[in-house]
Amino acid sequence: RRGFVFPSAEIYGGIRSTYDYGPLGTLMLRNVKDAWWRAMVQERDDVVAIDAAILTNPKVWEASGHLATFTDPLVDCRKCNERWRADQIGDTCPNCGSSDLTEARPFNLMFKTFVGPVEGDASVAYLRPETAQGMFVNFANVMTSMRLRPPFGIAQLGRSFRNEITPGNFVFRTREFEQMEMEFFVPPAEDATWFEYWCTERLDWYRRYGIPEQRLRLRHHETEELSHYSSATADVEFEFPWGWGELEGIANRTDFDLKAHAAASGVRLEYFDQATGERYVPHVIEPAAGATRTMMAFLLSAYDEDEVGGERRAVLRLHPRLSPYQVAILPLSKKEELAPLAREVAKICRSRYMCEYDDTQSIGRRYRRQDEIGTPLCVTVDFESLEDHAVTIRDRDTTEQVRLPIDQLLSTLVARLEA
RNA sequence: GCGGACGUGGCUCAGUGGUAGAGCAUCACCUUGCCAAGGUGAGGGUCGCGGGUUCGAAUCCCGUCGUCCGCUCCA
Repeated sequence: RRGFVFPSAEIYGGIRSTYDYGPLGTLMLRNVKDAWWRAMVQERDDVVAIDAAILTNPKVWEASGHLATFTDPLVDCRKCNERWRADQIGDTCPNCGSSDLTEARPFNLMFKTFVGPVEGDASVAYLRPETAQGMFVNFANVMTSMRLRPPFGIAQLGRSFRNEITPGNFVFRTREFEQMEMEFFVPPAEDATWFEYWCTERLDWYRRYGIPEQRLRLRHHETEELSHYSSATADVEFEFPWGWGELEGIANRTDFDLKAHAAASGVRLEYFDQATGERYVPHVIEPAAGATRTMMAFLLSAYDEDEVGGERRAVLRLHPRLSPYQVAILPLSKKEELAPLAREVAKICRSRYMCEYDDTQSIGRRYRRQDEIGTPLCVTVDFESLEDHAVTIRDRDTTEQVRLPIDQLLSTLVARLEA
């Protein structure tokens, strides 16, 4: 209703599992990604960023194992839960001998496309199912060009595509989604320490931006649950309306990926210290988060209803860095006399923040509108402002107001929004 | 993928065979002038889409797409 998310191509009946982000959702999603970027790249001296191609050489997916397990007809044994390639086994499970197998299904989890004008095997390419491989294949380029030595990280933010069997729960599981991933390369002996470090660090990030403690948890995977590449994994989970769901997976990927790519490409992917002669393949700690589902978790956490002046109001108590707008400029009256000064005030605010200017209907109604989309501060310009050059700042959460000179406005906004 | 339910303006819904309705929301003007829902008026729906039955379909039938729930699945 407010322009956060729309079903994609809604006028044509939409398409399953695909959503378009509207004006407010676009701003908020961008803010979620910026908050991640700030914590993972900007504020650190041991992480650099890349932006790898979505289409890449299919050999990447061969080496990573995605091609084999993502595209073959597979059957599951209902008894022991082992998964087999249908063309490699008969009617019974090689593990437990049970014949209670699922139907063979092609797990085409990667989207296939064709590069170049001719459709054919030589030009097949895939949309990346994760951003992680971009960091692994660029490991040597990044390390040498940036003069890095472990421990260091490579971060990337971008779209990935998976032909999920069961998408659903709104933007929680979609076939096209946005990932926020970082591969942290460490000396092999330090992997356990860094794994713990990143679990703590990431959990803290969600708390800081507004996920309440009781709806947040870190769940360590059982040994049987671990992916083939991982020696330890913990999920940051949020309590969604339908239950606990993963926001981020923190995995110790060991040296699996670098070794796989080294073997497949013939290129040495390792760290070599000339001074000491030390040489090793770094192990990787990977905090991999979903941007879109994280935005949803922040929205769900922020939604609140309370009473103001005996009336119920809906309010999004979003962290100021996450809300679509930080400031709304509201001239108290629509009368022409106020507009020039109000526009001037808006221009000041816009120099630093996303702002909305609204002069329609009553001031109370406009406050409620801003509350509902999470705008933390409203600045009102009234007739007195013309005389004393002062404006009123109104707070979303407390509804309290303070009046201050316009020349102190920007510094006050900074103090209140970036505390 | 299987089973079930549902699909009427932005939202919530009424309308069950005879020329599309309400409240809220939106927009304009007026009013008010610091915490929404005063006044007047306006815009907006071929009732998800396609086909069938019928003199006539939002209403009945079939198909399809989409959504939700359950199961299954979940690198």
